Amino acid sequence: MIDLDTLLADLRRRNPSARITAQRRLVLEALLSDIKGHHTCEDVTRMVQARGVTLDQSTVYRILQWLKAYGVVSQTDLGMGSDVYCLVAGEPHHHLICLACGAIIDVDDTIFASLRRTLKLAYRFDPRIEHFAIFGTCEKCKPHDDEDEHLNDMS
Amino acid sequence: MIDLDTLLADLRRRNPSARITAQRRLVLEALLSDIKGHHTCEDVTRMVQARGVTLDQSTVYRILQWLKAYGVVSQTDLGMGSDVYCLVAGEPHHHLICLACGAIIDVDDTIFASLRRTLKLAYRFDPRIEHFAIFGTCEKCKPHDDEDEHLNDMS
DNA sequence: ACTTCTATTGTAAGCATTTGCAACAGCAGA
DNA sequence: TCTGCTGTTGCAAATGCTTACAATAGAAGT
Ligand SMILES: [Mn+2]
Ligand SMILES: [Mn+2]
Ligand SMILES: [Zn+2]
Ligand SMILES: [Zn+2]
Repeated sequence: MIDLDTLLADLRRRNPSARITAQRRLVLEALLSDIKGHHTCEDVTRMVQARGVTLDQSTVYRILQWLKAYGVVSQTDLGMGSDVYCLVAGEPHHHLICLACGAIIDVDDTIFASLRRTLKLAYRFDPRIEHFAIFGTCEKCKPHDDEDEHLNDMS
Repeated sequence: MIDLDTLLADLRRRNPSARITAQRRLVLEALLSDIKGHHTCEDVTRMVQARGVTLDQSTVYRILQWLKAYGVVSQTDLGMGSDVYCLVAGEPHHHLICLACGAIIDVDDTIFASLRRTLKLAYRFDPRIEHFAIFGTCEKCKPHDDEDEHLNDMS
């Protein structure tokens, strides 16, 4: 589907002073090896290091930010300690996350069709809605009228 | 508009084992003193400490999370280093943030009307969309066909 | 008032992520 | 192939936020 060298060439075309380093190549290879996955920075670092290469995690953080700036990866806080990064490819998907039970519901990009249209037409704003997390309460956890309404009391 | 003691009483009603501490009272007073503002945790801590009281910042972080769990405050990453917290009161507002020039455009809650409806009807999910930041490209920064398309290259 | 129970706090340490800086390494040009 | 420029890296330190734990203090009951 997506080819490493095409991706790298495209990134260079868009910024000719950018350099194709071994580290950038390795990070992209790791992401491409699980093209649908949610990857933490630590995941990516470990995937690369598993191949025997040494690579500092701060470098991976920098490379992920760089790829994000070019729209190649998305960064999402799913509420699990560390942010997850995904390759941006094909139809985007998103997640609904229940604050009460932790359930993660996958939703496809059509839920944002109207919001996208409004932002484009009324605000001439081009939003980057590539992999969103929306927090709230799922059906199972819907509070009944006589019940406590707080979610996940952080004591 | 919103009264400190009413708020505290309501929080206790919803969780009778919660305790009304001096620290919680002080944090809420600080937030109520600038009811429309975006406050970082550090802001709140300083506002309280300016009154001569000693209060640890980790306690403020905990109290803000606690208030958020009850829907009393929202927490938002506006891309400025630290998250900002707002009292949830009245009509919500949101922000569009340009990745290219940093412009922050205020938008009102109506942009989410359709998304809210879809989530409620099709997914029976009750979203907490209290103070969102949507990143993207503003009108001024819209990339022309022959131009570089990357945003904010993180060197 | 006093006791008891346990939620909350302060402190210090930990975790996730960013950043300053000097060494390194792409890559364009000679 | 060598040189020079400067973008990138590794390292260590800093920043924003969270958490374990022992001490403190709400508040309910007496
Ligand atoms: Mn984050
Ligand atoms: Mn996902
Ligand atoms: Zn749920
Ligand atoms: Zn702009």
